[in-house]
Amino acid sequence: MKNTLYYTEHQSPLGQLILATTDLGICGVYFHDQRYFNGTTGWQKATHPFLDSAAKQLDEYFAGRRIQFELKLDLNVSGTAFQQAVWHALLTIEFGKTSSYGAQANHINKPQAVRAVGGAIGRNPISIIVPCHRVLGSNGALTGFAGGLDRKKYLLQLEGVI
Amino acid sequence: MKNTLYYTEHQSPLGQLILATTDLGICGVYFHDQRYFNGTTGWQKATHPFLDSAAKQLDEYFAGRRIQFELKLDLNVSGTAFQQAVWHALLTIEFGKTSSYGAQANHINKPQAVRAVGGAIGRNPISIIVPCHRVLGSNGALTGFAGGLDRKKYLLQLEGVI
DNA sequence: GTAATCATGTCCGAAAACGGCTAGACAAGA
DNA sequence: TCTTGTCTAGCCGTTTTCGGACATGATTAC
Repeated sequence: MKNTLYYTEHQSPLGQLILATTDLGICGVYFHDQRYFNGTTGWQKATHPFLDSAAKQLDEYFAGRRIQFELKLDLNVSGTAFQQAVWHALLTIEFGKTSSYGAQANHINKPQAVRAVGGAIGRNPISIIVPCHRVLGSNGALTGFAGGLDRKKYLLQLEGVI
Repeated sequence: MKNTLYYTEHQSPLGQLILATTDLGICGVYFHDQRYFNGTTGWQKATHPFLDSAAKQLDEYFAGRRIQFELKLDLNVSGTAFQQAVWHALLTIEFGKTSSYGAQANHINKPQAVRAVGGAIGRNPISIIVPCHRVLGSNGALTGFAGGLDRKKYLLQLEGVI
């Protein structure tokens, strides 16, 4: 019924990343020590074309040679319908731009569910590629990041926002 | 990870039964209208050697020509460790004999968990074959049955107990 | 300004309710 | 006495319910 999950580890300037994929597309990019990450139990450590592409594009991104990812994603592996809607909405924020939790709430037609949106963004399974780091408080404050605020700041600096 | 579940429907003197199996053994015998039965969603309607055997032996049982089932069972498909222990203990009650909830509680070394045992017995997934109908109150009263007390009485009469 | 209030989906822990029970105390009848 | 029946309090795993805590922000009230 469910597709097998393949994963690999990959080094980055922000520490070790865990990349995960199904046969449909990338389904996970986690900082090894981040919040809400439950480890790889039940997953299969293996090579996979999608994992190779992701690793390569992440390297380019960190080297400043890529401002957009061209990867198949599989966002339906985990999460409720609401969370998946939030995650999809994140994909519309471009490199170098930022958004706010309220704006993202409007984007999914639930302008009042601002806090819920915050919670969902925190559980984004595909860090960096699904750019949850581009969401700031309505006053521009760095409010939170499952991988730690330092990493969030680093990513925004890399994108020239801050 | 999880084995597929195959099922079929089968007529009996007590109404339609749903028989279910994995490749390890029979994992379900339900009265179509019984309590705690959640339907067959996610299961696969198919023929299977185990299902054939079960159907045949149930026919013989209802015809009075069988007092013991010879089937592979898979009791690990659902239920907590506690419940599975209770279900296993039921298998030691022979045709024509009865037991009490207290006796069954002793059997699993939890003499005080009498009520909990009652709850677990009520959720026995394999009616008739795992003989939960042979358990009576300590005073001999027919206390309850997920398929209805009438069916419990019928089965005990069939076994010559009452 | 600044503080209090309220709206929202999900997760997690604690607490309470709910059973296919039973031994024991007591009363009522034979 | 002995039997029978009705109550009570305690037992324990599971399920359900409930209350906060969150990566917020617009609106009110001083």
